[in-house]
Amino acid sequence: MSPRDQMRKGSTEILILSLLKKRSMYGYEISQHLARQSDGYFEMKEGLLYPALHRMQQNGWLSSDWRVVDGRRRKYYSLTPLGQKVLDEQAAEWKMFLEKLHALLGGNEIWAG
Amino acid sequence: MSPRDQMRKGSTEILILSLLKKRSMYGYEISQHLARQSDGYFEMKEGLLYPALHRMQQNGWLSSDWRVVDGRRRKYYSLTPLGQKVLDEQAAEWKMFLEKLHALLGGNEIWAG
DNA sequence: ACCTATACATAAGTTTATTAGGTATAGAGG
DNA sequence: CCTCTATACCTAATAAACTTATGTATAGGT
Repeated sequence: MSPRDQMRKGSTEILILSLLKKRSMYGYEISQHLARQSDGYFEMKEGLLYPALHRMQQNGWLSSDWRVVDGRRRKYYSLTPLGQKVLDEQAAEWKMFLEKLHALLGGNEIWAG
Repeated sequence: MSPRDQMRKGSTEILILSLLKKRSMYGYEISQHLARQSDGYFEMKEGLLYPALHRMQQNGWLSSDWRVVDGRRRKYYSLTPLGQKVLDEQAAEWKMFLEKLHALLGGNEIWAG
């Protein structure tokens, strides 16, 4: 329904990586978790989430294993050591980005308050 | 050369709008200003900048006028009242986004320091 | 028997960004 | 005069990410 704001594009990977740092999760769980924890703000559609998970696994950032829990078949994803490293890098990049953005736009009263 | 980080992708419009809030600028000036003020961090390529300016003018966020300064022909862009409004909205959305992101990921020591 | 929630997945289309060009002029240095 | 660099605009082809719209399957409730 409501299209993602432009800025939310680009946050997909770090959101997934960050959640998986805490514990292994499966796709549906990730999307529910994101939506609930952010009061519906982060709604990651399946058409974005699943391809992203596949891509990240392809990159070697994630590993996956099928489990059956409560009679339900789920594909759990976990961070690989490389995924850990990528998370740290992406977090550093986010920090840099926010600093640079703030330095540039900080003069605008927009960012006050 | 160096590809933009994923996260920098959604910042195009607010960067342009914020610069133009202070004063009218022309395309080349915007790109130089961004690069210099951020120590080369924000390098907005012409292939992104000019179509963005055209799109934003099409949307009614910007107006433009040609001027000749120092014997050089330049197309100056200015914020329209609608552009002002859009800037305020986008700034509010950015604030919300950063709050939500921080709330979700803040538990990770990644964001500390 | 039907409906909803859970759970995975992909294909088609849109938007945005990158790459790689093209045109034109001013000014500096040979 | 010629060439090179910086200035200054622009667009077309490609790539990447996101949205929308489906499709499949099963568990559990009514």
